[in-house]
Amino acid sequence: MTNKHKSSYAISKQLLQRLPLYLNFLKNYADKDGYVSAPMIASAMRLNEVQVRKDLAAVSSTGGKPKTGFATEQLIRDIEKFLGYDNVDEAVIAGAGRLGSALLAYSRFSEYGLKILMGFESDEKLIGTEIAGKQILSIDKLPDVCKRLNIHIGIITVPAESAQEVCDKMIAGGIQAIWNFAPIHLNVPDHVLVQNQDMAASLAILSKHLREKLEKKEEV
Amino acid sequence: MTNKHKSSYAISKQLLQRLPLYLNFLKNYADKDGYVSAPMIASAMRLNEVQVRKDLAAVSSTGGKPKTGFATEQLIRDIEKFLGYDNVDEAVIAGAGRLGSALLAYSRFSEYGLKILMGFESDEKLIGTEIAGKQILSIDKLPDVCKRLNIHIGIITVPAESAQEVCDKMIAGGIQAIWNFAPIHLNVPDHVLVQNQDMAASLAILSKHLREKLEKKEEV
DNA sequence: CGCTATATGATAAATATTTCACATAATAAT
DNA sequence: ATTATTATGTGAAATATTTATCATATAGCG
Repeated sequence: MTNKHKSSYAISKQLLQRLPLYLNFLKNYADKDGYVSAPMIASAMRLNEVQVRKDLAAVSSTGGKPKTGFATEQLIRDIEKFLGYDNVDEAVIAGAGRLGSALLAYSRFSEYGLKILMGFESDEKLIGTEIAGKQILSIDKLPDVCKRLNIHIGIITVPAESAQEVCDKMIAGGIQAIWNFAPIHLNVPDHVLVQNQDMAASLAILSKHLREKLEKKEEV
Repeated sequence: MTNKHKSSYAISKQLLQRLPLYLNFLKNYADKDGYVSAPMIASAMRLNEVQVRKDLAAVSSTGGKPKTGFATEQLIRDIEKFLGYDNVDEAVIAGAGRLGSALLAYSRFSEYGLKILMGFESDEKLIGTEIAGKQILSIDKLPDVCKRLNIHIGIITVPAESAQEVCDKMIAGGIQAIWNFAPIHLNVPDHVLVQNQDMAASLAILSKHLREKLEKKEEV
């Protein structure tokens, strides 16, 4: 057995980012005779074969069989378990604009063990309404509600101007991890985790990569 | 001068991901007397001081002044230039559901040198309508339109089931880079760049980090 | 039943990225 | 002016991550 002390190993961030991709691939892997091999996955996903093998070794509970590979279904379960998709985590959203609504309505979160319970807004017209069956409450209630329900994940989809203010409210409510869509740097105490998700920046990175690739082509 | 051969240096992906964060920070940096220093940024953003210094050195056209730092406005311009926010790139979206609409309406893309021209849909009810002033056309027209307008960035916000099909249409239309929100692995030829953006997975990663942190706290 | 092809798992090498440590430059205060 | 302080920039060390190599195992086939 390879992974006795799994939890004490440091899991690299990159691995963590690859695992969902494996999961997507495996779930849509059609010609499954029940097994997949690392070289197989590697070539389909254009990754290094050894890397895939190591990644799988890090999460697989059973290991693979030489010449055969890994049992697909088991592997999917192992990755899901590893990523904690079996624990349900509860989250709230601040900001019920277009992006906030999209996230509130995004049903796939549940597959990942995540449940967005409700939204918070400052816009009077939205308070009291429902989006995708989820209540929209006044932003002022955020700290109390989070505290009472013991929610520790917050999603910020408000405009940059009010993001810090909302962030402070979340922290007051005991939120421990924030997924921040506002294009602004948030100041938080040490114990709070922030993951930034600036959409515009992500797209910009893509276009930057593209431009580089085109330039390289010209050079040759 | 430090960066004579800037363009021939390999820019690390991590740097590319940090630059937009610097930009956000700098743009909202209030008590600007006109200058910022690397140690300053580092402590505010909780990064290593040397890393910030190296990052800035890689993009700054003028360099910094000892004891003073970098001219804030110039630095902002340098980062924007470096990221290509001055070149306008055009893109299209396939899928005008909630997420697609949110992106179509997201005005900040323009600040990043990105322009989303229109959306494509298969849903008859949406075809012919406008979202945020942008036309929604039939998905069947995608290849032609892209080819004719010479657009090379495509954004996929359709359900996983139809993502590959849409992807193929984009490739047929000469799209070179794809920003994929569908939770599925896309098969593309070598020359096409795919950046995956599985929202659910991103949030899952956040919650995984959080759980690890909580576990570590328990161990101690 | 042995041979071949292919996959795993592990150790080692190569890369990439981050951090440290120090030499140098410029500001501000005595 | 001289000195203390603080920032830059850079080469070297330390880490982290990816890739290469190889020994071992097993399924399938003659």
